[in-house]
Amino acid sequence: MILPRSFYNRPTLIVARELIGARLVRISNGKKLVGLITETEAYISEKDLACHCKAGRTPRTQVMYGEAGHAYVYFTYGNHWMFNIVTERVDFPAAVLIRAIQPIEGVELMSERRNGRDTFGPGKLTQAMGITKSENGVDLTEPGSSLWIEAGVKVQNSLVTKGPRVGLNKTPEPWLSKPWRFLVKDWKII
DNA sequence: AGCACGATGCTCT
DNA sequence: GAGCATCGTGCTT
Repeated sequence: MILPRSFYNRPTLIVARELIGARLVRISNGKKLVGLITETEAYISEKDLACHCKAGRTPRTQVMYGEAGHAYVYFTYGNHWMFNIVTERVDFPAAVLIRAIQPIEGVELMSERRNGRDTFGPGKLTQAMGITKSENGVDLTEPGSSLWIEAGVKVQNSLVTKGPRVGLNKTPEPWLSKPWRFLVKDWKII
């Protein structure tokens, strides 16, 4: 089942938690690539100084102000594409960053794209799945597209770790320490 | 197995 | 012009 817009149009922390174990599906070069989501982070509103939307509406952040269930893809560090999913109502900017997947289908192609290296990392999974700027803004709830998310494995709370978000460096408190990162303790279990 | 750093280019001030 | 929601390499322990 493709996750409907109503799934994403909810509080971002709920969405980030419930995306753990969901199936990220990508059609790339005519092949189907599937990975179970094992790590996410929530970025919530202009008040969150770790969120890009702290700068308000800009050409880059505009997608986050739009309808839930669309992709927010951006480029960073000169090398890497980051894949996020817009959450909450229109005009409330927020998104969930997908930080890691466990490949379960199309493993060979993903491994080849990664030169045999792993897919645990936000820049790594986009490279493995061929997600770039052209996916920015696409509707992930639209049937027949090349990128969507399906209901997957239910992961119980005891297997999910919460902690501070990664790589924020100079972000001031309290945002630096907000436990808005979710990850599976041992992905081999799912 | 852990830390330090350079690569690399887009976004916003 | 500075900073950046990272990654891989190469060096140290």
